[in-house]
Amino acid sequence: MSTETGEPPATRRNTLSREKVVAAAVAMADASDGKVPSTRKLAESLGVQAMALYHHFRNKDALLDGMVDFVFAEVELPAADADWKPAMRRRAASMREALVRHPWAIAIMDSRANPGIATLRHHDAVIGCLRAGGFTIAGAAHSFALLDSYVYGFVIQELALPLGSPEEIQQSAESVLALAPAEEFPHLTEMAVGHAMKPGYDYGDEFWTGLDLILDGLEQRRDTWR
Amino acid sequence: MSTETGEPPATRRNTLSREKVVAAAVAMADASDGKVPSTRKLAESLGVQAMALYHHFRNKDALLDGMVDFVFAEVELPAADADWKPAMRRRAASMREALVRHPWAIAIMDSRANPGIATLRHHDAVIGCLRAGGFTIAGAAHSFALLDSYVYGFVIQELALPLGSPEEIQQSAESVLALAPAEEFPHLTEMAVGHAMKPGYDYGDEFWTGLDLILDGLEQRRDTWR
DNA sequence: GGTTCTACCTTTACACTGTACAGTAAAACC
DNA sequence: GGTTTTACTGTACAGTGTAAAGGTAGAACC
Repeated sequence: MSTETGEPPATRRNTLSREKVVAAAVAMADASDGKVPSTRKLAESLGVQAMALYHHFRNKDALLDGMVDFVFAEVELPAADADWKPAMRRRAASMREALVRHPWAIAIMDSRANPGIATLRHHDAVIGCLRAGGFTIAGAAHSFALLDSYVYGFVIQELALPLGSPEEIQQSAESVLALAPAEEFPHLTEMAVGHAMKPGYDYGDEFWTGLDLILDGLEQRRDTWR
Repeated sequence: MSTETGEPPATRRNTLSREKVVAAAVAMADASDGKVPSTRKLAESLGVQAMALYHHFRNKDALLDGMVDFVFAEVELPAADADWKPAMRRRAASMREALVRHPWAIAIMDSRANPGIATLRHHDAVIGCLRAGGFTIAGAAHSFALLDSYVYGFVIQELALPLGSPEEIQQSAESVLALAPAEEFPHLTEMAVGHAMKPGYDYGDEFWTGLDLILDGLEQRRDTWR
């Protein structure tokens, strides 16, 4: 009680910290393309034994909580006095970018019920921007749920797509179509051949179509939500 | 080549099959509330050694593919001649129900690039219904991407919520608010206290608000998409 | 400056995971 | 009836998260 606690001593050489561990875990997960590192691999990259991590995290789930919060910290916050519609558009785009940049994050999020500070700050800013934009509490809740659902769901689908060179994509599309005879799945075939496999098509572009539809809908309903 | 292959022999007592294994895995995952069973536990429940599974699946990922397809098989298909708007509404609701009934499915889906037959059949029916409803190919692609993103994303958020009795929910909300002082997160506090924690509030109801907004938006744009 | 304390890290161990590899018994086929 | 195939068992191994206990260097106190 004599001095401030909670601060790391910072005198000992090479001391670990929650932040350093999370940052290293994020870096490794990004590098290994979507797989969260094991405790041993992570510890090794920090020059430490595996069990050392457990002095900073109750268990691995706590580490994952920290990693999710790290991602939220990268998302651009909407200013409270900004025009709500472009602000929400930018924020959704920024959220999508962060989730695509860290493809492991979405898979981890659905089991995490302990939001971190960056997550709370992010939610607060979004709600604040909507409230300042004229939405009622209920309206802001509707909007937030809808926008976030869309972004999360879009990223899930985007990440599930076969990634790689155009040839690889072409090949994977063909292998699916081979399993799916055109007679049995006529509409799927039509869309694949006549639309999605056309040169220049990019599923990522669908993001803006859906987002703008949602934003227009929110604008239309803003003043009807009590 | 002399007889039909692909059929199980069915003469040997207690013979396994892809379908039986998948059904058992789904049942166990549902029972253990969200955790996919290990190969050993699954094998034990089938009265067999763990390695026996590998005669029916190349590896565990193939099993997961099968489980996802099992879930898709439970989703109500839209009839091709149905009115597209109520049909899409019912299909989205049915999809959500299936994903909530099998909470492990969403977490598994994002890494699965090998759709099964039920999945393809489902996609084909949805696209077919939209096309019959007057959407262009591009319009159907927009609609499909948007609706699916919404359903997936909504379910992710729904499942991440603390589940349990009202008291447990109340307690978990309070623990979050304790971490988040009202001065620092005013809008979050306002929404939690003045909206989400009010008796009778159910996050699940937000599903319909967002879904109807999207469906109305699709209707408005249907004839503008080329 | 010496003692005590304690925050941080190591060591060892255990139960559990997916799966490679080799073996075996029964069924299917000629 | 002998050969081949199919469906399964047994054993083994590298890797996982983490409990328990032990060690040690620096901080705190006198």
